[in-house]
Formats: sequence, structure tokens, C-alpha cells
Amino acid sequence: MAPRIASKHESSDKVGVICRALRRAIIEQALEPGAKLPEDSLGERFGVSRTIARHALGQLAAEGLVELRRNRIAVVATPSWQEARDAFDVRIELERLVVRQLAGKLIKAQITALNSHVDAEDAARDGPDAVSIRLATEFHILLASMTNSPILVRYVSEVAYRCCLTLSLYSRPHSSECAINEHRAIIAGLVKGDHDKVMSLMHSHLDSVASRALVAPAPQRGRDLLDILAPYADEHERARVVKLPKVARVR
Amino acid sequence: MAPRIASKHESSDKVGVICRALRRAIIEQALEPGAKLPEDSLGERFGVSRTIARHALGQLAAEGLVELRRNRIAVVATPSWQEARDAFDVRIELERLVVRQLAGKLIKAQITALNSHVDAEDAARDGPDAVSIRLATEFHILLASMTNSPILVRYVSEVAYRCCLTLSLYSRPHSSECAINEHRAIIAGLVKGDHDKVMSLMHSHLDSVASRALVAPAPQRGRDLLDILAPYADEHERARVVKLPKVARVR
DNA sequence: CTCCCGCAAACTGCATGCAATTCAGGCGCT
DNA sequence: AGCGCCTGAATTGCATGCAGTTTGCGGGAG
Repeated sequence: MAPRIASKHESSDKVGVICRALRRAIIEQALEPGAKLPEDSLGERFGVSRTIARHALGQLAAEGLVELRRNRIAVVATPSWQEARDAFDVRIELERLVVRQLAGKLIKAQITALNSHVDAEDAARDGPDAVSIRLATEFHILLASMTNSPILVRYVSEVAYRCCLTLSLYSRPHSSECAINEHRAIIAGLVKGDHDKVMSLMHSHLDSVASRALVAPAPQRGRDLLDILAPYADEHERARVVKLPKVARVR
Repeated sequence: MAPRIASKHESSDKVGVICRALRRAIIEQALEPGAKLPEDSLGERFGVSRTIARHALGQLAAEGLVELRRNRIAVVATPSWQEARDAFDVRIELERLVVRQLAGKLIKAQITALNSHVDAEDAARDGPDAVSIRLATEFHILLASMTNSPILVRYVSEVAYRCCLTLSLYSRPHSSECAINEHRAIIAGLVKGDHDKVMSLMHSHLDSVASRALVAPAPQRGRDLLDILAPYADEHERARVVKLPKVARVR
């Protein structure tokens, strides 16, 4: 097949494309924990060779989203309850750092962006759980990205994705309503600039997410990998990780 | 810490071997920031093909130790002063979590292990800086590994390595003496079990390491002119909305 | 002598091929 | 019928080959 010329100098990163697609499929629970990810199927679906698919799996494994056992088919990670708890513990500390850095320092455009993201969460409340879970996660990533600290962004993203994973393992039907209000409260706290207050807001927010999530196992079984991946195969690159959602498009 | 149970994110022997070797070479400053890492040289040196070397570089890039630019030779990462500062900020939070979890919970064997590690640091005081820096870093990783939280271990390791990198960039001749005493104090605090005390011990320890390391945002080692100029090149991209927007001495 | 252009070497991006290992299920044995 | 072995298909581990890009150097023009 004809290799397309890279019109955008960034989008010829095939590994990155696959990683983003799989990440998204995983956090939207299209790929459940334990789902198999054979290299050829992936390569075929995304139109690349096994080499590339393999490389992408390596990256995702480094992020903890995928488990890679030697000579075995890669699977979506299945974090144990304890690992999930640990992930939330780490996440709480990291996000406390995020809001501590951001409190009182947001500029207007950022506040606008946050508010419209939460509006999008609101709008998605009636939609599928998968989307609202993803949006809720992306709110936290959006927040982290405002620190302009690449390290912090990366770690918060990773750990948030992993927490998302555990949600799909241990959580029962999602009720995101309160989470949305808590997000609004956090924004308000950030604007107000009270460091301690907003840190404790974030802390209790994540605590409550964690305790809602970590109640009891509720496994469900899956479908065919190829079907699941079909919607993700050609990425609509618009939404990198977090971007202004399709609803309230500001500007 | 034994590589016995390699629940290590990355898969097999060969990639893991290369990663560990390079990590160590980097933190011992055998490979300075900016050093080139061509795939074939690596492959030849380690007796593997480029494919494997490439995969290893991908992993290290995910950890932030290596910079991977498309169609360009991979290089050892050269974190900016600000990135270094951010890394230390994250590290402080993570390690506070570590000691909070460990305070008063260490068993005798662990205490012994910690003490003998610090003894080793002591013994290496007269040796080359590289070794004592590595040992000091490994002390923190050893500590983290005692939490039995794989996530925490991974993040602490990563960020500690990155801080190490920073040290080789910005730090002047290392004086590890006080660090050793601080390590002993932390062990003592952990045994005693006073959570707040040991958290603040760790906090001030890392703070002092950071401030010893990040004295001035002026790199002094022989670096590429282009690297030095990099912060000036992107201009608006670099505008950090948070974090001392005014006082920052851009130089 | 300096600067610029262009070409060859070096290097990466990626696909493909082959050997080794695991997986699935059918057959024989008890 | 149950259990384990054995065999072929599926799948991974890894090396190599080819094409496209970058680098660096040498020669010619100014």
C-alpha cells in the first residue's frame, strides 16, 4: 500500500497513533482488562507491520496499561485490587501537587477551558458511561497540563488512565453526577486561590472516586477484538488527549 | 533489589539488559546528557539487532532518560532547568508518600538492608562521584521498593533517575557527606515511626539535594550550543503560566 | 579565505522472513 | 469417561533488507 506523504509533520508517528487509539479504547472500556492484543491483528487493523504494533505495545506496557509476558499474547492490564489502591494513593498526591501549583494562578482562558470541559461532561451525562468516564479522566489531565510541567502531565495522565482501568474492573454502573459537581467546586477553588482548600477538595474528590470504584469485582465478558477496534482504527486526530470537546467549541 | 521477578514493565531479556545498562551508564555519568545513541552502535555493542536496540531506546524515552527525535540519532536527555525543578517537585511528593507508608512498618530485615546500603554509601565516599551519586539514588529506590507498591517503585525510580541526570548537568562537585547523614536520619525516623517527622525529614532532605543541585539555571558542562539556545528558540511556547511568572530569571 | 551547494555516507523507519515457543484440540491410554 | 500426550496452527522473538531522511564533507564559486 502506498505510504502517504506526511502532510502534517507530526502525524507520521505510527506508533503514537496506535498508542493513542489503544489508550482510548481501553479507557472507554471498549477493550476490557484481560482482552488479548495480538501483534498481527493490531498491525492488520492499523495498517502497519507487527514491528510497529509491537513497539506500541511496549510503550503501553511501560505505562502500565498493557501486560507483556514473554512469548505470550499481550493483554490489557488487569490491576489487582491492591494495585488499584496504590494507584489512587499515588494519584492523590500528584493531583494535590497539581492544584497546589495552579491555585490562584489560572488565567482567564484556562478557566474558560476548564468550564467548557465540565460543560461537556455535563452534556455527556446522558450518553454512554464510557464517554463520561473518559471526559472525567480528561478533566484531570487537562488540569495537569495547565501546570506546564511535562513530568507532572505524564504521570498524572498515566496514573489517571490506570485508575480508569480499575474503574472498569471494580466499579459498577457509573454515577458521574457528583463528580461533575466536584469538578466545578475544584475550579471554583482554584480561581479563589486558597491552596489548602483546593488541595483538600481534590483529595476528597479522588478519595470518593476511589471508594466508589473499589467496592467489589464485577466482571463482564468481551467481544471480538477486530470489531472493537474498528471505530478506533483511523484516528480522528482532533482530540489528542484533551482538547476542547465537540460540544462547546469555543472560538 | 533483585531482578528476580521481573514484573518490570518491559519484556524480555535483551531489551531489559540494554535498558538497565544504559540507565546505569547515564546515572553514573558515563553517558553525559546529549550523548548520541545510534541504534546500530548500541546493537553491535550489546550483540543484538537494531530492532532490539531501538525498542530499548523507546522504553528509555518513555522514562524520560532519552530523547527520541524522528529520523535523528537518539540522545541522552538534557532536561531544562525548569524540568529539573519540576522533577524534584514531583519527587518530593512521591517520596513523602513512601516514607509515610513505611513509617513504623519496617521489619528488621529491611532495617538491616537499609543500614548496610548506607554503609556502602559511606564506604564509597572516597571513591568516584559517579558511584556515590548512584548509591544515593539507589537508597531512595530501595526505600520505595519496600512499599511493595509497583507503581510507586516505578515512579520513584524514574523520577530519581531523572534527578540524577539533572545533577550531572547542573550540579557542581558533589558533596555527599551530609546526604549520607540525612539518609541515616531518615532510617532512624522510619524506625521510630513518627509519620510527620519522617515526612518532613525526607522533604528537607530532597529540598537540600535539589537546592545543592539547582543552584543556578546555568549549565556549565560542555553542551551543544543549540541545546543551550533551545529555551530561547520557542519563545511563546515556553511561557509558563504558573510558577513565578515574574521573578524568573531567564538565564 | 569564506560561503554555499551537492553528493555520499550514516542513520532511522518500517516491513518481511525465519526460528522458537505457546496454544488448541484430537487421539490413545487407563 | 477422564487424563495426558502429541501434533499442527497460531503467535512471538529477533535479524535483516530496503527506502527515505539527515549529516557531514569536499569542491567550486564569489
